[in-house]
Amino acid sequence: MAKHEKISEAVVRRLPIYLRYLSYLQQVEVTTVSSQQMGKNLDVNPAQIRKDLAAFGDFGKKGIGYDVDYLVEKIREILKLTDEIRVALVGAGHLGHAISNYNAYLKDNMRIAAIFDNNQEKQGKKVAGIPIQPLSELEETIVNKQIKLAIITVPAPAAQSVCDQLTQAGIRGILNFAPTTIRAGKDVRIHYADVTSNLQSLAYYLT
Amino acid sequence: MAKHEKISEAVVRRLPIYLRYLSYLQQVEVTTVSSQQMGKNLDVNPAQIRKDLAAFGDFGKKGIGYDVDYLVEKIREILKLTDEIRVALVGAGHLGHAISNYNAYLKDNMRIAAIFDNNQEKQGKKVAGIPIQPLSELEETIVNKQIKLAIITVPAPAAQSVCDQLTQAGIRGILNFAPTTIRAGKDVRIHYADVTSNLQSLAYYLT
DNA sequence: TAGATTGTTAATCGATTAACAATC
DNA sequence: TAGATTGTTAATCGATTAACAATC
Repeated sequence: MAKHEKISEAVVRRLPIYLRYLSYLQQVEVTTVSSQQMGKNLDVNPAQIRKDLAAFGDFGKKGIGYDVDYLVEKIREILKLTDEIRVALVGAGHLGHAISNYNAYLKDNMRIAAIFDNNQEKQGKKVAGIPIQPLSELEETIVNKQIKLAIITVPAPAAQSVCDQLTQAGIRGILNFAPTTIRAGKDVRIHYADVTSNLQSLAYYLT
Repeated sequence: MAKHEKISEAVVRRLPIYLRYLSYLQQVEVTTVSSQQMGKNLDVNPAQIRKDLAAFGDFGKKGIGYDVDYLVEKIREILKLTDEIRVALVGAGHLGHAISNYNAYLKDNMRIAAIFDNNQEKQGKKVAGIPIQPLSELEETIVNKQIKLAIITVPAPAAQSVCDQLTQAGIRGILNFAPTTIRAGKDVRIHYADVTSNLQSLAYYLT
């Protein structure tokens, strides 16, 4: 923030990795860390870490390293995790259930605030305490609850339509588990997390 | 294969995306496709697609484009999807269950061939027809069943230990859903798919 | 033939790494 | 002070894109 360079997607993908390690250091009550130590533990070049962080401000002390608490605070600011971010989940199948129950991102100010599914039998039922709503209520709910991000766990053929409805409702970041490419305007960020593509590219490296 | 350039990870990550689109074209009985058409649908630069494919051989016809069936076959060869690839899943929690039941990669010659979990109550029970085994049987099973890839869906604190056991058993590709960095030798490929990091980096782009 | 599209080279762009002065 | 480590510049490396001859 202190500086105004263009931040590449690669940097933004590393920041949560740094944050995770730093949170771990807080747990084990380590108060200071060097880029070298971080790099060794995360398999990232130390110069890379210093450069990534320096793009947002001078967070370290020469000769000393980084204060863990301070750096955690700063990275959380950069990633906008200071206020709670509410997330919508679309698709209450096996995967949707698993993600809803998965408590890992209840930490760090992220919370699934609404779940949608068009299967009539599911509607009204609760997952992890959150009622499943029909997609007809998607836009209103997203606006009212100030939901900012969405996770798509519907089958591939439905993914594009869901994406359209989400962006229509103002969502600007989507994590897509459906095994299909979806398209949206340039102001919408889409990350892919589908298992098939991931496994297939791993297969390439076999022998 | 026809050529012997170093293939970057970026290319290998795009090949499954191409394959998925080409499979779709097969379904709708389109027999020929140009790099332009592919690029438009997948949000990839057409020159990029041509360069990616040309690194493995001359698959296209000037003035015509690519034969869909032929290109599918070639990409499957490149990704080593011609023979069945067996996958182990470690961690039979919600997420493990969801992935096991998810049939998407039963297609394309991928199959979950074994499931491991150290929870005694789960052992012997079946998920999607596959019995849950204790981790003590991991190495033997992986060797016997010629399992080549693994998916980690255990809690973060257990992930590194599981990774060590997997690599010890000969696994060379791991898809890690646990929200932690894991380390292995350079001959082991690790892809990350954890929800938390993905959502956190999306948060950066919010206004 | 004329139009289309590949494969490939060259140009551009961006990301990573090495090196080191500044300084705690 | 001496040792350590940052922030930053310059060098390197790699990936993307534009352009076009070859050719179907």
